[in-house]
This record gives sequence, structure tokens and C-alpha cells, in this order.
Amino acid sequence: MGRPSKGRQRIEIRLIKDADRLEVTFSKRKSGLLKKASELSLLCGAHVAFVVFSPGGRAFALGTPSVDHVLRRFDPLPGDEDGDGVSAIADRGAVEAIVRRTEETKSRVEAEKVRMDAVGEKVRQAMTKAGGKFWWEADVEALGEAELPEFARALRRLRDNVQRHVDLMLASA
Amino acid sequence: MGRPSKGRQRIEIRLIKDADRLEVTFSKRKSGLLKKASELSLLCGAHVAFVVFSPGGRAFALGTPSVDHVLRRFDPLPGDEDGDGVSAIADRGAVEAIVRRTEETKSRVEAEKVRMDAVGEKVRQAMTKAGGKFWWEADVEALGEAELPEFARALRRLRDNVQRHVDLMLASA
DNA sequence: AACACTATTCTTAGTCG
DNA sequence: CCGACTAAGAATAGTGT
Repeated sequence: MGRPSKGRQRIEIRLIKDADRLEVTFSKRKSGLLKKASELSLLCGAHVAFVVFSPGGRAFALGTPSVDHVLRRFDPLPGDEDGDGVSAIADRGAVEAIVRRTEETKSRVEAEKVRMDAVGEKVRQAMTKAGGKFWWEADVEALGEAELPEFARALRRLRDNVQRHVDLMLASA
Repeated sequence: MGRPSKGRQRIEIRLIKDADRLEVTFSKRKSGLLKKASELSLLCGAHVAFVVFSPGGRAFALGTPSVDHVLRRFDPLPGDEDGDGVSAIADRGAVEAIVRRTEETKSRVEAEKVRMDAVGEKVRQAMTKAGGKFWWEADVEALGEAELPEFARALRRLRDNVQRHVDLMLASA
């Protein structure tokens, strides 16, 4: 019996053959990536959009650090349907605070400190139940019917954002 | 004399106040993030789209290995700070897989088809010339007029990919 | 202001329950 | 599959050039 572990081993950056290993690696690295993306946003005030399509083709994730904005948007607002561009960007401090709380919750469940509105609480619960994932990885199922429409709207905004910027790229290309 | 360096210091994940430090941190971390994104793609055959809006420079980068291994770095993007705030969302498919884990996405990992078409080759050359940058950081300007249409097509494919997948999310939400 | 350096923190490959 | 753990590989804060 040697050491309890060989520790991290170096691997070549090329397609992993073993399906099982691939999946776990995907999961681990995706988490790391999301974390770093959120950190970049928090540290530098940068807006980040992140999309991953899993090799299986179905799974994918989107994340940006504008956390509280979405949480707020989960609260149904009349007439948000299209005009958009998303009114009122939340102030930086609030975003930081919320994401940091999310981080705390992620590492150890100290839910008591979390003060959110009703919907935010829903999301947090879903997150906790999901086993400490980032809130944006929370299970949509856990959200009530009432929240889904807003969820969809948020998605559309994201899509439109991506669309807009890609269009810009195309325009100048 | 003390040590040549204090080494990496721990910092809190909060908005960096010093503009200079913020800039360099942004640069370093963005690089790291892009590298990790590429590794995720290579290791798992995942398609990744990544967008970053810098705080002051309104520069952003977008990468995707899935489409045609192209990326582009923008300089000025007037109006990207127009309060979009973006939104952060989760992936329904991934969450379902994790939370319920009843249905497992068959990770049918298609063999990595590193399409080395004409444009890809050009990009690689540009990359090398750029001095070891990642291919997706190659400047589009380095591509000749002839390649631009193909570049644009690649971008459109990316956009369509995003669109399609977001639509899927919306459909099931 | 981009690069080199290095000590330190952070990430994660592999393994076990 | 989920998490925990270990230790080695990687990323990076601060610094100097």
C-alpha cells in the first residue's frame, strides 16, 4: 500500500477515449470553468456569457455573473416581454454580494445568511438540493409554473444578446 | 534580500479597485479561461462559446472550437455597455441529467474531426505568426479577403448553433 | 504594457466508499 | 453517479524589466 493517492496526473490535451472518464472530466472542468468565469466577472466587472455543448449533444450550460439581475427577473414583471435590453443593470455591489453568498452556500450550507426574495429563495433551494451547484445550474423543474415564463424571457434575452454580438462580428468581417 | 517573489497571494473575489491591477488581472485570467475552454473542448469534444465584455475596454472575445476553429478579438464595440447586464441561466438538459440522472446522455463521442480545411490552415498560420497565441485569438485581419466569407460562414454556424440550442431550452421550459 | 519570474494558491486526475 | 480525498500539475498575484 503506497500512498493513498497518486495525486493529479498529467494528461494530454486530446479527446478522451474512455466515455466514463470523459464525462467526469467534463463535469469537473465545466465547474471549474464556470467558477473562473464568475470570478473574472466579479474581479473585473466583466460581463461573461458562456455556452457549452456537451459531447452527447444535449447537455449544455449557460452562465454569466449578472446573477442578481436574473434573480430579480425571475420575479414576474409586466411588459418586460420585448422592449428589453434589460433595464436597469444592478449595481455592482449587489451582484458581488449575491454571488459571494452563492459561493458560500456552495462550499458549506450556511443558508441562514441568505436573504433573498421569494423567487431567489426558490432558486437557492433548488441549488442546494442540486448539491451545491451554482445557482444557474439549478434545476428548472424546481421552479414553479409561475416562474417559468420569466425564465424563458431571460433565456431569450441571452439568446438575443449572443445574436446581436455575433451579428456585429459578421458585419465587420 | 528577501525572496525574489512573494509568490501568488490570496485575494478576495471582489471588484478590483486599482485600474491597473484590474487590467492585468483581466488579461491574465481571460487568457487562462480561454485556455481552459479550449482544453475542455479538446478533451471532451464539447462545443464552447465564450463571450467576455471587458469593463473599460469594451473588448470581448468569442471562441468556439466546434464550428470551424475560429475566433475573433474585437477592439471597440460601441454600446456594449448599454445596460444589457446579460442574464445567467442554467441548462435544462444538464441539470436534468445531474439531478435526476435517470436519463444519461449517451456520450457518443464522435472522433475528433479536426477539420483542416483551407481556412483552418490560414488561421493556424495567423496564430503562429501572432506568437503562440491560441488560434482563436488570431486576428481576423490576418486573414485575406478571400477567407473572410468563409470566416463569416463559420460565425453564422456558431450563431445558428446557439440559436438552435436556446430554442430547445425555450421549448422545454 | 507585454514578458519573465517564482512562491503560493488553486485545480483536478485518479481513487475509494 | 456522488462526493470526498490526496497529491501533483496548473494558474496566477505580486514583482521586476
